[in-house]
Amino acid sequence: MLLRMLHSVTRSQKYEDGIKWKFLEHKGPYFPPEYQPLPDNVKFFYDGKAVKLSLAAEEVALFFAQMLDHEYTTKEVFRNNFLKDWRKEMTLEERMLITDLNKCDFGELHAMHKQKVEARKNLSKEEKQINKEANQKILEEFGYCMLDHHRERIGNFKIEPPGLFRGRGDHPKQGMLKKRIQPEDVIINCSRNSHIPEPPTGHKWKEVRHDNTVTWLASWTENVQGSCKYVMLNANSKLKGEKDWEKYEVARKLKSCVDAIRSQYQEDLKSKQMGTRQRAVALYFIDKLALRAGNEKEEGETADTVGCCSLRVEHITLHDALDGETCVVEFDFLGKDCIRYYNKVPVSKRVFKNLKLFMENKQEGDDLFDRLNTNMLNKHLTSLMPGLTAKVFRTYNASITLQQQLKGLTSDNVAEKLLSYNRANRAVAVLCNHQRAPPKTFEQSMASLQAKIESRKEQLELAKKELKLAKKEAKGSSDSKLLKKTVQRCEEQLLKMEVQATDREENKQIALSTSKLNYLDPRISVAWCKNMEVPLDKVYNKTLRDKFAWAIDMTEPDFVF
DNA sequence: GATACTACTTAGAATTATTAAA
DNA sequence: TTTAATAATTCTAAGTAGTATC
Repeated sequence: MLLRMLHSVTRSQKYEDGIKWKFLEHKGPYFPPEYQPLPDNVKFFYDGKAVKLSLAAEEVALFFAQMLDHEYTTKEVFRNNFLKDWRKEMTLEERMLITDLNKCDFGELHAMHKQKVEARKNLSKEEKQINKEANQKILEEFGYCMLDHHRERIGNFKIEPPGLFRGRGDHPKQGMLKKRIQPEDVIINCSRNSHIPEPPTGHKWKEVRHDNTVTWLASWTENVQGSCKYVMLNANSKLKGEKDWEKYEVARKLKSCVDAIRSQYQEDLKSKQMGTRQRAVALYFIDKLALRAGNEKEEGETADTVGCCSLRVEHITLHDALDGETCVVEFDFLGKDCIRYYNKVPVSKRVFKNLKLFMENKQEGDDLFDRLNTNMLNKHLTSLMPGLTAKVFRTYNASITLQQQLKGLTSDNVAEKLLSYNRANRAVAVLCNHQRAPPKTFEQSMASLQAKIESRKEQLELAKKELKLAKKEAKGSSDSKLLKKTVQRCEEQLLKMEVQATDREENKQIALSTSKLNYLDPRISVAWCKNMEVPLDKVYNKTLRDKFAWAIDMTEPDFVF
């Protein structure tokens, strides 16, 4: 694998163009269990009266009941969408009766669900072991496929169970019913000469095809957004690994021509063509601020989020002067997953002047870059460097930032080294705007760590005093030697905890995992660990070590991104 | 060149497993 | 041994970007 990779620096395909495999065999996806009807003693009430629902309506009612503790169920849009879709599952009679969600009492259903969760938690060790083994068996049977003589782990071999759609942010479709997928909805993709997967008894597949220009094993169309879902390989598979490696090689190639590209867009800021100037400013944002490309989206189908090319005039505010700086652009918009991007950035006079011009005679709702879209931008980028698209800048800037931040760090303590690594990782996460909701128990866990630090400090003081005393009495006695060790151990533990506290505080709202998993060339981290004599598993968990096996194999300590 | 469709990567939340503390 | 905290893993939504179709 390594040799083949080295031989084809940017094209890892071992087959002719577009062919992804020669042989693919699998068991098909695993379907979730059938709906289990409610026991007779658990009742749904409408307008104070018990109502026995039909099976289909009951199942959907339970989806809602299970979510009652969630904020979603308080939202107007969610409730309306739910009621509308729920009524579609009802019998005529039920539909006549149930018209107002506020008159629905899901209390007993909700209680039953909570009880079930609790019961599962309280299962005995043996029972849990039995469940575990059963899951293992399912994984063994459905979780793997044969792809070109290799047994590969499948990423998502389980069909998504039915439920209520949970969009992010203000999603217009939140609360809609996500329907149960039947084998009749599923397309199977595999080799003609493989053992074709059997559909569950009494069912047929929608289609069995043999398309080796794609990597998916099965697909179905999801009913809420009408988009396609795929069963694909796990990240640790050869196919995914090669693609990942290729991604980082393209980003490294950008490193060698980024200076030229930057000069070019600086030059383009002066262009007579409005379109060219817009492209230049957009590229400047993408490069400097690591913004996403920003494809257009269908209005009203999803939450209102934007990326670079889809920014609207209301998303930026121009300040001739702000906080002692001139030409400041204030960004405030919702990006992917409705994560807010807020930033105040001083820019060059030329960029600023262009932005003012782009905003002229426009009103709220108008595109900032009205002469530009992601397609045009990427066409331009690909002409500057093969394989270059907007998202490569994120990969490049993330990885180069990590490498720079890690340079010249010195410490002999592993905990301190790890803090430095996490800080470098954090710089990248900030750049890419990878945020998370602060953990629910954050304040509490911070306080308990602080308390531990205090008690350890006291312990250390005490140990120090005792040592002093012991030294006075008899130099070099076994007693004082022992105490010396205690003091040392205390100091180490204290340092470790203090470092941990700093790390955690700084990490409150920042998610490190996304950049680690998707943006940072793993060879930088592997080489750093080797150079700094930090065990790799301090930085990468099992999943990451698996995913980045290719990098762990090939990286020498002198690797430079 | 608009736009619909397809295939794939990237994303944070939710769930589950593991470890540490009580 | 039990419980609570933390870490790992799973889940699936939401992006990017290429191609097909008009």
